[in-house]
Amino acid sequence: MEPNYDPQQIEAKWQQRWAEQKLFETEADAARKKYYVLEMLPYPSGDIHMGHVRNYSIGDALARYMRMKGFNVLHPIGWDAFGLPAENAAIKSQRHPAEFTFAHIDRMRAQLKRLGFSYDWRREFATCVPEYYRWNQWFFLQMYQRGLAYRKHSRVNWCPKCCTVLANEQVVDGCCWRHEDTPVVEKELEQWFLKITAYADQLLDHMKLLLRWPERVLAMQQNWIGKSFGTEVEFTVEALGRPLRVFTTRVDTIFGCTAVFIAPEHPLVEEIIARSPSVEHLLHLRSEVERVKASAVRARVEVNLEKQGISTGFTARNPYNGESVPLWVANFVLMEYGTGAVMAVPAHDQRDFEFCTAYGLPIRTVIVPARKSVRIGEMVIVRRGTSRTPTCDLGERRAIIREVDDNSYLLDFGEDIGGFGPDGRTWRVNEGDFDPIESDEPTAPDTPTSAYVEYGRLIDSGPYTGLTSQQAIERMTRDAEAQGFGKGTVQYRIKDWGISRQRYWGTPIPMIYCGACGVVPVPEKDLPVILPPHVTFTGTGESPLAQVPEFVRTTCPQCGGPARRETDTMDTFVDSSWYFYRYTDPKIDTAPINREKVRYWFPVDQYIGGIEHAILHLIYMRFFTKVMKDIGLVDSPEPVARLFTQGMVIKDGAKMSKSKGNVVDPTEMCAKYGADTVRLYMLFAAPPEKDLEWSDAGIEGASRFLQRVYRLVGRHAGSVRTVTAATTSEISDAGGGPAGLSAEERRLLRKAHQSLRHVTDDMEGRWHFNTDIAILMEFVNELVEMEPGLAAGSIHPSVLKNALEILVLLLALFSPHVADELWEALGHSEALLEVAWPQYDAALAAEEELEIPVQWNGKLRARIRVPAGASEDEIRRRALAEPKIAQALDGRQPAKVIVVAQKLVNIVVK
RNA sequence: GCGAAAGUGGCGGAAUUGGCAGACGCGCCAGACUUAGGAUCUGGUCCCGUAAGGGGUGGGGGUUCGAGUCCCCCCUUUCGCACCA
Repeated sequence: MEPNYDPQQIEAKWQQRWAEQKLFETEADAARKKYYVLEMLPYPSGDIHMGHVRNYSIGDALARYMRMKGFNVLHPIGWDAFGLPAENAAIKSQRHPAEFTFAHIDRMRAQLKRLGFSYDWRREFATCVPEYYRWNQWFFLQMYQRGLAYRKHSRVNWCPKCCTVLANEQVVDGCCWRHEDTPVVEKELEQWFLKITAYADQLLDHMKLLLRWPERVLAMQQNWIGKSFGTEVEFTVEALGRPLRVFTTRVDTIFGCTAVFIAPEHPLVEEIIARSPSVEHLLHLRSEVERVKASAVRARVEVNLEKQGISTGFTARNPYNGESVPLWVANFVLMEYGTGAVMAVPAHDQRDFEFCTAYGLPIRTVIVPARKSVRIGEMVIVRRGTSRTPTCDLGERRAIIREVDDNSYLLDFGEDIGGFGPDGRTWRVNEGDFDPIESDEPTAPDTPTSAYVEYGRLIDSGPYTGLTSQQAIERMTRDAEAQGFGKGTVQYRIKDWGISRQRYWGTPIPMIYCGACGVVPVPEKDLPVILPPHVTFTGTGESPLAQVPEFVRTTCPQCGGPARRETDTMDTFVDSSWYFYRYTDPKIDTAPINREKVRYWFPVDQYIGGIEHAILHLIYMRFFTKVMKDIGLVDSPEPVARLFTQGMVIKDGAKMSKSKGNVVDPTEMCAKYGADTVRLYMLFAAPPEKDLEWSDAGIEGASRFLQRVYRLVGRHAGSVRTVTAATTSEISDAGGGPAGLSAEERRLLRKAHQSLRHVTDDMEGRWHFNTDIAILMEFVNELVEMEPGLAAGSIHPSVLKNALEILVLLLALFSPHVADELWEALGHSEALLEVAWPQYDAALAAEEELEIPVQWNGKLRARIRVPAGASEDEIRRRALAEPKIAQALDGRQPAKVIVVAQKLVNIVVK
């Protein structure tokens, strides 16, 4: 009678034993190689969901593998415990957010423990305790001292449902990132900002250090930072005598500028209205500008809103050609990007084109396609005076293109032209220094129907006519700088991080407002500024802290006079921007982090989490690290060496969520199948970086597999448990190598070592756990198939034990409880986590005989079996002798026979 | 529009460097054991064809002895950014 697989009993037993043995506890140890596995810390929402299980199952497989490989592994977990949901629940039930938060943490901790992840629980902490958040305040003060935290009155994004401000990163499609159907409104508020823009260049530059981050994440961050090079050009508003700076990336098109557009919020707009020639005109202008402004606000929520504008009646002078062009207010111009003013070049910008067409403004073409593309070997005409260094008048000559790279070409003149080229007759020139012989004379199209936005060659552009766009941009920017009406500049899309939240459940911003001294930071010795426990939640949009007089009323640290505290709290993304440093010494109370421990454990070797944090968390975290490096707290500018972003867990085509009602509860699944099955299924159903579609039938399959393994090992444990397993080297040495074993034994060990090889290689490389588990299934299938041979005694128990041990050991990465149970059944007393990961034996894994497909003109026609070491000649002979082939050949000679060693034969016949 | 990823059986997915397309699992079909089976075990399962054989990895071209894989063009889907000047 076979014992039944009882995951509940097995898992409880091993979880208890692991805890008793303190198996997951680690300490820094300079003598050992370290490995830091980090999974994104969960928000205590109340229940662990399948996305967490997937995340942590991946991390745990890696942590266990690295442990068995002999690394000193740090594998911590904690709680991102401040935040809105707890506060919203508190408003509803009139209980304290801390109550919810800690109850949720207790519950989720139990759920995580039920899943058996190998966390060092001693390092657990929640970010909502003063021992942690005082350091948020400390960081804030450090940044304030360095001018990296500042207060500014500004237009901010406000979510009416959250009743608080949102950072730019928290606005998704014009809506709140938590409430995807709630449009964000704009509000004017005094807010605290962190100067992430000061690190924009570093954030961009250091991406080159992030070699093992997914391309996708880097692309998204690069996009978000949005660095663009351009030129600032100073126009003059003539009647006002006022300078008006515009930003452009295409100064080469400026001779085609037929208007200047400014944003409705531009400071000049007020002045323009005030200087209107008549009251009537003033009123008209004012109402029109308001209308445009209103449409602009909507445009930021809706995409592709109609372009609207109003002529101001004023003109602006273009410093390049002295021309006066009309000045318009336009709804699509953003005050917060560039200078809030743009030059309108309708011929070469699609938005300008649409606007100018709608309002009847002139369109002037100044860029034409440079020419048709040239190819190596083509004949071209080089223009008189073309030169690179050194200067030389080439006159008009014919040349052949020899080489092409980015923008330069190697021309061959076929004769010596003065010894400047590499061999006296070749010359390297820029694009635009020559014309292809057949190229048409560049001319402007008669009536353009859309803007020509590509680079090209300039026409009708005064002294710059004839240059290519690239050349013109460079030269025109230089000229503007020389003459003082412009300069080359860099623009970023990223904005400073607004961290003020008009909410209770967060870190109080440690600032004091004094009537006499102004804004005064809380002295470091007075930290932490404690969140007062008793507050009334109004949900009205003012910070609840403002309603607590004993919190607000304080004395000024500078003058001792009466003062009030800042009542806003910090964005919770501050909490998660440095928590991973804290795990190395979570209780330290003299500094935010323990530098020595950080030096040992950092960088995080592997960070694992959802792609949804590609911009938010992962950019804030990088920013914090850079500030910490500048403060001298850490050595490296980047905290995470390798990032892995797992896919989402999907059910019925949509991400699992309470609102969609398609949630599968991991805890229920644990009760039904056991944690080992849930974890195994999470890793088996899809490769970890792809989305995973939940299937009830699928998890049944995973459960059946574990039962099958359990029964299989159980059937043989009795007969091998007292036997000493043959070691791999003993097996290799037996009778002078694998040859000393029976064919059945060799077959068994081959499969075992092939499986070991596959899983080892995969853990070191691709992380396709789904294929690892498939290999384990094949291994089990093969073992079951071989059972008659076992009964017949053709496999020595010590060999069988070796194979079973490899099976159980591999399983330990994915389903650790049942693996330990079976390991024990095989006669061991230690947990598998303490067993060294074995090296596979290439000789044992090698196939003895190969089945080689024989193709006939690329189509499979036959198969031959040959010994693994067969020579090409032998394989060719065997293939040609194969009856089907010989028959098809019918005495003819094949045109060609291709033999790929170990792989295939292809017989080519005409 | 820009950037990234992806498109393979009824389904999830395999095929690491160009070399047997569909591993493994789910589902389905048949059988065994059973009073019974939603348990377990055995066999089958890309399509057309009785067969020999032929077709087949979103579509179209190309390179190659040989293409899911490489190149060119196109289509579709997902994700991120987006009147960013």
